[in-house]
Amino acid sequence: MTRPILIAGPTASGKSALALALAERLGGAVINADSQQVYAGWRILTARPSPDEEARAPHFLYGHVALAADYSVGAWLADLARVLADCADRGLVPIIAGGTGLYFKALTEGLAPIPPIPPAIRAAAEAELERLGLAGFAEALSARDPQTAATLDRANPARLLRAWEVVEATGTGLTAWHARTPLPPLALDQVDAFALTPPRDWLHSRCDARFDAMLAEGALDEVARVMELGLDPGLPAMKPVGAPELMEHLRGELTLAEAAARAKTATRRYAKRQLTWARNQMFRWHRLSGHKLAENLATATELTAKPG
RNA sequence: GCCCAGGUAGCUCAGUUGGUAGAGCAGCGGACUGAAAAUCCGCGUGUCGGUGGUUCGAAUCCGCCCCUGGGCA
Repeated sequence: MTRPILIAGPTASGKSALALALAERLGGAVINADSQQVYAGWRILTARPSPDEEARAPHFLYGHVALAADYSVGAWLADLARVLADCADRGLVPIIAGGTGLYFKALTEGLAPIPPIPPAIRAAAEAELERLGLAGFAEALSARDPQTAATLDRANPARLLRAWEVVEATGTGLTAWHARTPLPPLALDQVDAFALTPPRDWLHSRCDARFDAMLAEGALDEVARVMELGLDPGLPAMKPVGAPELMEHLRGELTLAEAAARAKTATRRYAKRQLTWARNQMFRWHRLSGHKLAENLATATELTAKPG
């Protein structure tokens, strides 16, 4: 029985195509590890597998979350546990593919069992940050949870907010929680893990071409439909690369050409962060540094066939 | 052909009276355990169009040449 396969890499690097090819070859299921492709409502802009592609092998965790839902790594890990059990029952090789490094980290290194934080506490954290300012808020956190505060980037509001809300809601600091991290669902030695790291120039031109293709396929209509829902623009589901830019265009604040140019820039930066993650966080993964599907497929097939 | 205005970082441009150049954007490096397609930190990457000359010293002054835009013919 082939072990589970993980496929990570920057956006537009060909993860989905490789995952699907492996699924067809090995009798596997493609499981999404991408924080935006989970949302119902995004298909074109998040480059989800098409219905035709989804028909070629079982696909899981794509578009199964409402746009307004409160989703996160923890929820994804819980969803994944169910899917993995299902795959085991059906004899499908799990092929987990996506661009969200944090999801893979939680999967292979474990996630602290911190309970969900009540929305009211998160709101209180934001109000405190607003009231005290960044430096003052960092000081307040230091007084409350010095152990965690000592490790945090004090310029990063998202990190400070998270630390504050965790200690406020649970009475235990984030660092203390991390020390209680359980064993991971799938440790690296239980899987075959591949990180696609294609040449930067190739990736950039592919990102550009793909965004133009998205526009041609109706990305603008997709964004317009989401806008009509009138959801809070701060929701995680409102953040896929290109969405804010195209929304600005639809509100008449940018020309389409400007919006497209900015979206392409944002895509390149996202890809850069993903490559940085792969380089420094996934150093024990197999690297697939070429960009040709056939070669990557051959390499991956060969490596998955080896025991251990 | 002549007259102007320009040629400085990948792009758009600054650069005082000569002292081997700096902004924005782009780009690059990095952090990251529940918003992660998020959030945050760091870094100028340069034959100053070319070539002679003046000078202790030239992006800066002078000559010639090349290129771009505009005008006159």
